[in-house]
Amino acid sequence: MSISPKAALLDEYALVARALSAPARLMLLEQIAQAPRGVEGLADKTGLSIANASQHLQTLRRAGLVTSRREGKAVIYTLGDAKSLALMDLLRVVAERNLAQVDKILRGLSDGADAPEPVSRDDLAARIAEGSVTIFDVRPADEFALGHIPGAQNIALPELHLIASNLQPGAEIIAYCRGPYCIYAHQAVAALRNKGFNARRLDGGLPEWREEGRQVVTA
Amino acid sequence: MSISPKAALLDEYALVARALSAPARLMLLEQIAQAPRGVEGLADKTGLSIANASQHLQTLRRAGLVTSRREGKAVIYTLGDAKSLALMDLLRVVAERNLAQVDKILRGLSDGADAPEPVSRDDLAARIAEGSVTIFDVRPADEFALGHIPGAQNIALPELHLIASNLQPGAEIIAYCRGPYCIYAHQAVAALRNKGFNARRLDGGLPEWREEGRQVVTA
DNA sequence: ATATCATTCAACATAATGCTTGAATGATAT
DNA sequence: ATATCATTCAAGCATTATGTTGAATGATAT
Repeated sequence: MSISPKAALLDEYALVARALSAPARLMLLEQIAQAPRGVEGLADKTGLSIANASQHLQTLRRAGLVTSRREGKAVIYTLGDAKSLALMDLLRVVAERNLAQVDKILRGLSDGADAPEPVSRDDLAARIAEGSVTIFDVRPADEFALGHIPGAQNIALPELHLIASNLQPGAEIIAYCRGPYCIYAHQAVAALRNKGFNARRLDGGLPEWREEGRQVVTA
Repeated sequence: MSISPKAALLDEYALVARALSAPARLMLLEQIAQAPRGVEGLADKTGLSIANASQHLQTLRRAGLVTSRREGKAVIYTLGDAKSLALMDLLRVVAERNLAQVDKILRGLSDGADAPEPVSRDDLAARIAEGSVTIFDVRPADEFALGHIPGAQNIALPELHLIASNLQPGAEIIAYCRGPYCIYAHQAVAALRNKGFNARRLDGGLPEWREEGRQVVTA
């Protein structure tokens, strides 16, 4: 080891950043943040081959962003710590603030509807306590089953119009999905607002909610 | 462009992470955070060739982490926004918490001395108001000249023992340098503590101090 | 206009990544 | 022990990143 301590430290920091520098690994992190899973489950969810997912997961593990443990035959990957989530979110914030391309894509998701500021998690918790809000969890059913916000209804985007017609026109709806990288909630809010409903997006998704120690319901 | 909006967003987030994934670019960011500079100055400071520095800087610019403006013949690079600093720091925090190698290097820097928790910037500001603290800025003189904390003395590590012998044994010393990636302050604190002084490190460096709107003195 | 200076571009060699395929490992069940 | 299952390893190929060199650009000064 002839390199200076400074260079050695920078190499380590760069290693963490590099782990976050492939879309496939960001997808894996997003999934692991929903709930710990084995390699096969993560490969299914992300559309990667099993060998490829395994290699990416090892890159994430070397960077300390995830940890793994064996459970019987399966190796279960879990988020390293809360700071991993914070890092993912900050990556999104910086990209949103500075990259025109991101802004363009996000505006495209809104499909002509205005996109109001997201609702804070504190606000949502207060509304839940009052019982004065309808919550839509727009993630796939299996992720909903592994944990969701109390009182949330699980509903897929294509079925949104079926449910929506049963709502009172003025009802306030708050939608959420996986977290910083998930676009379902954006799309759901746009669809509902285009139908005249008062829909807003929750800031962050289930992982951020859980991370703050708030109540999570498992099916 | 046939890729989904989700994939397009992940590509953008990955672009930001990728920009942070090379030690050379982390060095450049650290320097730019001290003070905006031109390409040649940054190349000198980091030991990169000019052409190479220019290319890395363009990578950082594409990721929105820095911005550039022309001033006469020179192109001056500046930190994109405060979140760039936050992202750099979070990268360090995640690496420190999860990578054994980082812990080992940092312990090595302490050279046998215990390394107390860093002093918060709020605490230092209070001490300055009281006038009850000695502050050492252990960065190179040119960076000190471009801005430093009020009352700080600029002192290079090799000269530390000369100054230190003039201090009262119980005096409290707070050292700082460039910021999250800088190791000079660690080394200065270790050297002073090994001589029996009550030295501690400031949390963060000059960029974080300035970013919070605190007073900065220019030579 | 010409010369000068700082920066960027283009082309190249070298090295590292990403993904695929098929074999090897490690734990469990028969 | 043998078979099975989930995961990891190893090899190979295409792609992309890094750093060097020398030429091209863009703004300024004479």
